[in-house]
Amino acid sequence: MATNQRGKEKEILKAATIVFSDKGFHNANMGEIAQRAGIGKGTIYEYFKNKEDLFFQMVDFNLEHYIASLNDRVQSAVGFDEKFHGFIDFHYELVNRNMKLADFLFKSEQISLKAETKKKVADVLFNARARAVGIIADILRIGQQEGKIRDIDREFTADILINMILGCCGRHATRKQRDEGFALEKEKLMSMIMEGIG
Amino acid sequence: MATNQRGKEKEILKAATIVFSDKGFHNANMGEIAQRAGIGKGTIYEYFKNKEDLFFQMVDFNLEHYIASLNDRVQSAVGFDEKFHGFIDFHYELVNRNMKLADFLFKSEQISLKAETKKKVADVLFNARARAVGIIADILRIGQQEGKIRDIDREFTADILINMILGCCGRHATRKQRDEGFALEKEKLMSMIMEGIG
Amino acid sequence: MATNQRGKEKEILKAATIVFSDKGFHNANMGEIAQRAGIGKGTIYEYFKNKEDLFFQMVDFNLEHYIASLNDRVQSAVGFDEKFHGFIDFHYELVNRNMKLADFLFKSEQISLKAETKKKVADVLFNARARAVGIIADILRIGQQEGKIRDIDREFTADILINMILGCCGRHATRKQRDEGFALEKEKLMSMIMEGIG
Amino acid sequence: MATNQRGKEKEILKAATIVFSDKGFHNANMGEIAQRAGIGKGTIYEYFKNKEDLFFQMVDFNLEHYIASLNDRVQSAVGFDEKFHGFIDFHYELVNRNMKLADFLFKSEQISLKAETKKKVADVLFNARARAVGIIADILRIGQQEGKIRDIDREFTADILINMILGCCGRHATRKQRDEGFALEKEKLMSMIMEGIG
DNA sequence: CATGAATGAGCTTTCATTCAT
DNA sequence: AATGAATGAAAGCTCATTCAT
Repeated sequence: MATNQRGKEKEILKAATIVFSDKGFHNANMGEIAQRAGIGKGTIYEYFKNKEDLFFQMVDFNLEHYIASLNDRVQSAVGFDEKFHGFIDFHYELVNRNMKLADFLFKSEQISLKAETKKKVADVLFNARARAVGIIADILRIGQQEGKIRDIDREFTADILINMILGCCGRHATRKQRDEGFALEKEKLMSMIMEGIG
Repeated sequence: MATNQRGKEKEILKAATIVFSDKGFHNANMGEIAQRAGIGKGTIYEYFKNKEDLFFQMVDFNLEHYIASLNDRVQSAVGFDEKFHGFIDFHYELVNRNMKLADFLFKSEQISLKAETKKKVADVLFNARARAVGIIADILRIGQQEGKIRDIDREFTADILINMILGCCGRHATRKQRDEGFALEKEKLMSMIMEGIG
Repeated sequence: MATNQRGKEKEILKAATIVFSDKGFHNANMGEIAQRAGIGKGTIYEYFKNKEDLFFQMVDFNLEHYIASLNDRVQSAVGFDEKFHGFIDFHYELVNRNMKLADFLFKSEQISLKAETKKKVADVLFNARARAVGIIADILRIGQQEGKIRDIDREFTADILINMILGCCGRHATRKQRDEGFALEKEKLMSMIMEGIG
Repeated sequence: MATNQRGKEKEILKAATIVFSDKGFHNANMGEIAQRAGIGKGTIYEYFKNKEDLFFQMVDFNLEHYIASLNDRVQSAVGFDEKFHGFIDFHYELVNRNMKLADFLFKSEQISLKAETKKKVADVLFNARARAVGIIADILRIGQQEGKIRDIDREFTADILINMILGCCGRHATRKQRDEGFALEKEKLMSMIMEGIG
């Protein structure tokens, strides 16, 4: 019944997630990741080819988790209103839970890595984003069926919404760090999304 | 004849802008910056305390320029429509002219630096953002006077709009890199902003 | 059924011979040797104390084989001429068959090892060499009995001859690598040995 | 009148010569070389690209010196006898002065390095050897003119002689290490070279 | 006996920073 | 004021060796 043969991969990925998002790629060091994972430095190299590979796998691991969780949340909601609010709440919660990680993940494309790794990271991000866009586009489709959303380009709108949400959550996080108020923000955001400014 | 006293400072800042935005903070190296500025490595340290200080000054220098240019553009336009379009066009052009720099600047808060420098960079970014928000809020006020904008929280809306624009420009840049079409994007964006999705 | 008890020892020695002569001591790695021997990495340590010990045993194993084969070849030949030619041919063939190994073996004294191992390797080489010298000295004695060799110090001459042969074979190998001609080399070598240059 | 601007190259090469010939390429470490040269570790990298480059330059440096010295010695001698003895004496002295280095240099082709470096080292050795062969061939020509050497292939003979000398000197060195007698060796060697064994 | 996952000492190399000139 | 040769801390990575299974 032996299950965790070579089972340290997840431990390492979790440790890497913490250290990378805390220190950034270049300031993170393999020793600290190993220490935090409770293993020897060399063990990391049994599971990952090198630091860049570990970084890429770590981004992939977390994005995979993000999309899966987001999907669960939206699937379990019923109707446009619930689904849309669920979608937005999910992101606020995500940022509240781990501001640094969320911000770091979505900006990991910026980090200067070898061309090959850079492409892999970019692809994985692009993919995750595309899936998130798909999820909102689907919500919008339901909204249209329910007559709550006007006839818009769903894909494009979904894309814009992702930007708004992530940007808004980022701001939210920054304000939280600065202890500024941000009450009622979500309501205003919803109103702006639904009715525009005109 | 005392004109270009400290003239080297600007040369260094320009060189730093190019190298940092191209390679990222940790992969940029002082030697290359010096070379590009046409001076000796040691000379940088006559003008800047260290690498982090140079980075901070460089971010400041560019954001200062960004705000000044944005302001010029909006001031020279007349009426809500012209000012608002000018505002959006300005950002699209910014990204088209130097995608890397724009992206880099607005995400420079991510870079892992010593706490002290990090705070200074964050402050400078926060400040620039606040000024940009002020500029849009002002545009919105004019829009309300002209009866083109409904009664909304101008500050909050301005904030959201910044996110949308920057996010949209970021996407625009990524698509450009990937050679995907993005025609008519601006029109759709405007329509969404003005009318919402409801 | 107890036949290939310690049968793995030989497999390991053969694998070690290939890997060490191909990569050199410091670039060879235990993992590859184990793999090539078709066993687990840890198993090597059941048979050999450590990498240096394996190296020493491997040198010993191959020199033992070298001397035994050389002896067979010379014993099976009759008379000075046949024996002497046999001796020389044997070395040319040795180098042709496995240039790298031959070269590597005779220069293994160079490799930087711990003092203790170094001494053991040096002794084993010294010994093999002494036995080879003994074999030629014996051939020379027969040559003198047949009146074909003048009255020389057999031991000393044997020693010089070994140098000539090995050096010549080394050159032969290098030329072969460089695809240069080396025809008639053996004839000239024999003539020089027999008649000198005066 | 500043002369030794960036003048540490030679110091480093000398330190590298000692350390590499003492420990071998793979056991030598950059720190010790720096220490022995009386400089900081990083300074080596101001003068040499990397460890392999340093090794190559060090081999080149010493072979260049070897050929130049050998040439001087032979040029300053008059007539076949003096030149030939000078040639042989030179090598005995070389080995007596620095046995390890001599042995190491001529076997440096063995060391496992990256293909590119390996080729460069091999070329430099090949070249030095060719020049040494040229020097002896020239001595032999003089011997023929003086009627002291019979009509032989000078190039080939020179090649064999190099092997004999180097091999003999190597043996000489080993015996010295082992404190065995080696008196009169040179005389016997000369006799064998001139008259052969027939 | 046999294994291979785990380890950490030890290596090369980079580069911000200093300082004598 | 300007320089760039010199420095050494710090980091990624390899691999012989161990030991629990």
